[in-house]
Amino acid sequence: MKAKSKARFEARAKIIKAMAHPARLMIVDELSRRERCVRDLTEMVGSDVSTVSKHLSVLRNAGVVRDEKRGSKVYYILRTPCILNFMSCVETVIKSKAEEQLDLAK
Amino acid sequence: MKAKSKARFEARAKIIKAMAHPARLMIVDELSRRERCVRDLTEMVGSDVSTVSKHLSVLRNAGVVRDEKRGSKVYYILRTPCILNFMSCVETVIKSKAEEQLDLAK
DNA sequence: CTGTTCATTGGCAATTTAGCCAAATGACCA
DNA sequence: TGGTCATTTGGCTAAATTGCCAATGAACAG
Repeated sequence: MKAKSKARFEARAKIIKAMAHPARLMIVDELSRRERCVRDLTEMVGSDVSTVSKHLSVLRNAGVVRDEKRGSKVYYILRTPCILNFMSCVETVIKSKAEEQLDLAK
Repeated sequence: MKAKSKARFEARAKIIKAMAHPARLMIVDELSRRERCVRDLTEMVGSDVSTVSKHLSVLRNAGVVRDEKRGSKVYYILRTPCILNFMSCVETVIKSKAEEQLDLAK
């Protein structure tokens, strides 16, 4: 039982880890609006193409996005849009933390 | 504008990063049921106390949990229970990935 | 006061991650 | 065929993360 639940937490951590980077969050956010090719995402993120390509492979391996090749371009697509629900809670944490800071400052 | 949104993704990533570890997910999960002292959590996680203490400080710095000292013990409390909504989506990603694997195996 | 429990911190070695450049591959155009 | 654009991969270094042990400090029982 214990091993099983440990494995489950590891599986979850793997996915969350895939999201735990500003550039990758930016990518996920953009893909939530429309699919995008690597070129577009690279321009948006502002790093080297190779860096962005690696970020995308992290997201793909985690199952967060999938890719679709069309002609010479590769389009990336958000696989599970519920990922965005994530964000509203993360914002709550940020806000709650900000309030704490405020209290401390009093 | 761009810098502002970049800062926002960085803030979000910081919180998500704090969750991106199996032991810390286990802790958050446990704290969602009841507050716990370090001793209890250490036993549950099965690492050294010092390791667990550091995990807790990561979660505290991110604003995910808060601590409350009572006598010689320190209790940890989940600050924003919505964190758990996270998990249902993460499970969706896991399931969707499993289905993909299944398709590939055909 | 002394010994014990609870918890945090410093330090260290091993592992992982990030991001750049250069090279390789594939599609497409002229 | 040659050239160019789009993307991925290998290699490398710098930085961050993990987890253990040892040392420290606070609370408390006797």
